[in-house]
Amino acid sequence: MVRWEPGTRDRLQEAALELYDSRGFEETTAADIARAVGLTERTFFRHFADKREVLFDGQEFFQAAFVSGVEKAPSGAAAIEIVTSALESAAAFFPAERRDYSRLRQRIIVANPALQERELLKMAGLARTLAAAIRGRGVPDPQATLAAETGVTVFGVAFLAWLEPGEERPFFAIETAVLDELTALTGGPSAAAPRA
Amino acid sequence: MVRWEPGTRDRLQEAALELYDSRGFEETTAADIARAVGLTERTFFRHFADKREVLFDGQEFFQAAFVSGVEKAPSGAAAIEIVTSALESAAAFFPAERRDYSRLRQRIIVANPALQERELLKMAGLARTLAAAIRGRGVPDPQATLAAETGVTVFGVAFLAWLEPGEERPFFAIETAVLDELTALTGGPSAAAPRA
DNA sequence: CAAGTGATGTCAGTCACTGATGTCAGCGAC
DNA sequence: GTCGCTGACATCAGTGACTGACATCACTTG
Repeated sequence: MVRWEPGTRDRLQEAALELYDSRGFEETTAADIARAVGLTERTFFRHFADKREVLFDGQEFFQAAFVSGVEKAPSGAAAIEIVTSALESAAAFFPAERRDYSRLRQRIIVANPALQERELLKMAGLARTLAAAIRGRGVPDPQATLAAETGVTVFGVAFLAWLEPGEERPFFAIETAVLDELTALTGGPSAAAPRA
Repeated sequence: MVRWEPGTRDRLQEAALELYDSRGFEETTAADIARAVGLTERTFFRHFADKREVLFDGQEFFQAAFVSGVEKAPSGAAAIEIVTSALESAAAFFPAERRDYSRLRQRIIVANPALQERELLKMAGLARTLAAAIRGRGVPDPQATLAAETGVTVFGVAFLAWLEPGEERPFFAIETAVLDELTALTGGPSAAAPRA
């Protein structure tokens, strides 16, 4: 018999999600969450930097997926192709099985501005990381930054569409469609139906 | 002789800016700011919802500038032209005289993640407002949202460039150049040198 | 001049978060 | 085996952001 149940962090996370959803984020205290899994408030804060962070765990892997996509792009690829490769790589994070969880998480975040702030900060961090990776592929600024920001925008729009009820396309298909809309907007050629 | 000095809000704002810059945001308490202008902490919170908000006052006017730009675009204008018009309108908010103030404010924000979060939330709000205005001009989603997000991205990149030491171009000139880089990125025609 | 009104002060309270210190089961060194 | 260390946790005290309730008081308005 071990002294502590394993997976403390996961249990805290699960309890937090449940409470944030049922009771509301602001109406849930850190002590509530800790108590729900038989721990103290202090222990909660040993596992998570703050009350919001519990919803944003594992972002490193998420960012890493984008970066690995950048690295997988063929050498000599244009910035937009590098971004597409990153988006494809990131899409692996969102298989159909994950939609219900993503919807729950999204519902919680949308219901609270403080959580939206944190989400936006994470996305901004992703954009910075992505821009650095793109620069690493030889694309200079400001193109690298613009490509990264555009990629994150496309991801965000695609993500919301993916959560939409009735939406059945896989994540990358949505991303591609959104990217296509975007290039059309700025007068570029369609990726789906390239010029003859 | 009046009971209260006028411009309380402005004096609080000025004192906050000064303290955030010299001492640091986290090292400055709300009570410090209030005391600096001879008021109490409670009064500070009657004027500003929280410690961060003091740096983000007057955003309504800023957003309104974007929206008025959208409305000023000629009827039948393409989404990208509407965005350009919005960017032009917003540029009026950043005359050369304002650069030093903007640099100070930017320095404070960059030094603290919590402030960056708030800034990002404001920009996200701007994007939502802008998207709504663009939809009002007959552009459907997802194009309207993408156009708005793109506009905000261009604004952000241009803003940072504008603050750069040695940069002498007026704001709108920078915005145009950035937008041009972006359209080039997605394979579109150059705005500066349109196709023949 | 009585009855507001609005900007402020005062006070008490909650909660997020932090630092210091104590506890104790398991684990390897010897 | 037990000694000493370590890691995950508890306990406690403290700071500071914010909030609600209520009092004050110069000035305004009928």
